[in-house]
Amino acid sequence: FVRQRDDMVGLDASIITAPQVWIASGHVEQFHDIVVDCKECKHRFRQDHLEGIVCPDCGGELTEPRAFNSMLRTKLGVSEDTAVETYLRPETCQSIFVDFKDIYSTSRMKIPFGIGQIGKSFRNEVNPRNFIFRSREFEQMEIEFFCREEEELQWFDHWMGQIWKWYLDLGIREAKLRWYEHPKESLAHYSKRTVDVEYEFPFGWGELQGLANRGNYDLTQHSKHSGKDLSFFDEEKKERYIPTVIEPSAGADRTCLAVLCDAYAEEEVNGETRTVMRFSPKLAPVKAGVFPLVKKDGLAEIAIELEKKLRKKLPTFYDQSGAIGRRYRRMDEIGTPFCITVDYDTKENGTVTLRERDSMEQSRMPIEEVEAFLMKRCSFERD
RNA sequence: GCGGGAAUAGCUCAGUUGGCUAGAGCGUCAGCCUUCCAAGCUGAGGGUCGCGGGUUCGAAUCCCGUUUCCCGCUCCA
Repeated sequence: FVRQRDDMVGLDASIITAPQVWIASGHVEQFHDIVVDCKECKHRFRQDHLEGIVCPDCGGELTEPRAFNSMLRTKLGVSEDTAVETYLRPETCQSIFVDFKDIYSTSRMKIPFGIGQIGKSFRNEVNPRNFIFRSREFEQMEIEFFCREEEELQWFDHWMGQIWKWYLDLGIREAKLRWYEHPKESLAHYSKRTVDVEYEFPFGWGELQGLANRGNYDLTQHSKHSGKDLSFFDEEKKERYIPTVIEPSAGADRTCLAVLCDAYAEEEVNGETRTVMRFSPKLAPVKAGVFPLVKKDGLAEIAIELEKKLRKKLPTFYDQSGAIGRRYRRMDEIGTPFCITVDYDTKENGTVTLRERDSMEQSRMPIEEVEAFLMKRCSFERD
């Protein structure tokens, strides 16, 4: 598995000066359409997908065909008259396909393998709305996973499993997630299957990510239009072919929004509203608050020393302002999973109070075990 | 892009025929107090009233323009 960086591509990755790349990849078809709308039911259709002259859904009257370009166009050049027309990329995947051959040979990859890419994409959205759910500039995370055609079903299932686990690992509640299967008739002609992961946002269900079996369409098209052979020689099978592509494609901003929405909670505690962000400890921006029970009697000094030690390993926060309960609640609001309080027992027997955000329960722990405890609870484990 | 609404302190808002130095609650900061879940006391900071123009002795308030945001229709990372 290879992680590609934008700057490995031989051009500014987010500015595509060669529309051929997009034509070749089929994205011009996807992003630059001639469309007609139904005047009755408002449904929109690609002109080349229409059989008759009335709306296939309701039989209503259709509007005149209109060009619909969701790619952002600009000009690149020293002076206006010599500037060349350019497009901002509407997907991050193109640089992967363009560099496919270089990457698999220099990284000594064997099929199956994937190439990942994270970066900005830009679309001419008519209506960016719902906070960061739909914006004209967004952060996309894509993997093109190259495999043998006869194993495509197996790998598709594999990625469905990985994707589901990924969101659960981020702490998102499973009940708020669901799969959406794209019906066969609405798929692009080269796609064999597409599923989406959706999250139930406060404004309704919305797509977090797609998973598509794109067949060998992208590489085939790139090959055809560039004249460069992008086939792969499979040593095991002693056979040359263009691999099949399984494409997980996710929105980083949307994932971030889902994590925020999913974590937010208000609850009644002793007649007061407690606002708490229930982030997974792995994602919480602050891992622990460290407090002295009171400022005096040398407790503050011990707490400051502990926090100084912890902050070398983890993001922590020291606070001595206000009553202890108030400090706990402030940490709840920013989603800090643990609070460590230095009290009079600390001077007696070297233990501190550990307070957990979600249960609000307290327990005692030797002061020297705090660091290891936090490191274990707040780290990502890799498979 | 079309239709509707809104914009005043970090947040939520008040400011009702144009009229004192534009206010409140919460939050923030400082000090006091405080032995485990937003206690209390004293004080402080914080606003070009979205932006530009106009009317007027005087505009957060009236008029014109403009921008942004929100709610519906379309979008699918």
